[in-house]
Amino acid sequence: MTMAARKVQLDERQIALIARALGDPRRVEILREVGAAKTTCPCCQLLESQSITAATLSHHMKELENAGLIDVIREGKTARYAVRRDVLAAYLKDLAKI
Amino acid sequence: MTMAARKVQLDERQIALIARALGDPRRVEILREVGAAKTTCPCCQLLESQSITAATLSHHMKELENAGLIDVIREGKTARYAVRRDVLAAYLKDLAKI
DNA sequence: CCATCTATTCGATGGTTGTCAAATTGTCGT
DNA sequence: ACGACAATTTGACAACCATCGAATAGATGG
Repeated sequence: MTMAARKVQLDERQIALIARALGDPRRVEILREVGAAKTTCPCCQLLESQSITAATLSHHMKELENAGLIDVIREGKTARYAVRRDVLAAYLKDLAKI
Repeated sequence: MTMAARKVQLDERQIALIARALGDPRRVEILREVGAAKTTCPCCQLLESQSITAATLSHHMKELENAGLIDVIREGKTARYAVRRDVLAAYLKDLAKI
C-alpha cells in the first residue's frame, strides 16, 4: 500500500465499465503500453505501435478514460495518458474476492 | 500459495477468453454466485436466482467453462459448477503487472 | 417403454461494438 | 490570419453477442 494509493471505492456501474473495457484485447494491449511507458504516454506514440486509425484509437482511449482506467493530460496539441493503477488495483481486488 | 494451487500458465488466447467472459456483468454475477456456494453449485439453483432462461444460462456457462473459469461436474440429470480459482488468480496476477 | 425432469443445441433477432473515412475542433508557429 | 499538425467527433457498416422460444438429448423412476 503506497502513500499515493488513496482508497478507491468502485460502485457496480464502474466495475461493469472496467470489465467491459478490459474485455477487448486491443484495449488491454493499449493499456499495457501506456503502463509500460517511462513517463506519460503520448497519443501519437500509441498510433505508431497499434495498427489502427486515429479515430479508432480515440474511441478506445475514451472507453478507457470513461472506465476510469486512465488519466488524460492534455498539453497543447498532444494528449498524454497515465494508467490509474489505484483503480485497476481496486478492480482486481474486487474480483479476487470471488 | 496453497498446496493445491499448481502453477497455471495462461497464454494470450486464454487471457482474451477470460477477459471477454468477465466483460459481461451477468456472467460475473453468475461466477460470484458459483463462488459463494458452500459446495459445488447446481445449475438449477442459478436458474432461480438469475432471471434468464435456461438456454441463456447454458450459453453463459459454456462461455465461462470455455474460458477455463469454471469446472463442470455432471451427475446424472444435473450439472454442478465450481470456480477455477487458480485460473482466476493467474488472470488477476497477469493484469496486476500493468 | 413412457412420462418427466434437467440441461443443451438450434435458429432467429434486436442491440451492441470495433472499425474506418471524412469532417471538425483545437493548437501552435510563422 | 493562415497553414500545418494532433486529436476528436460524426456517420455508416459489418461483425459479434445476449437473449429467447422451440426442439433435442440424456437420465431417472414407475
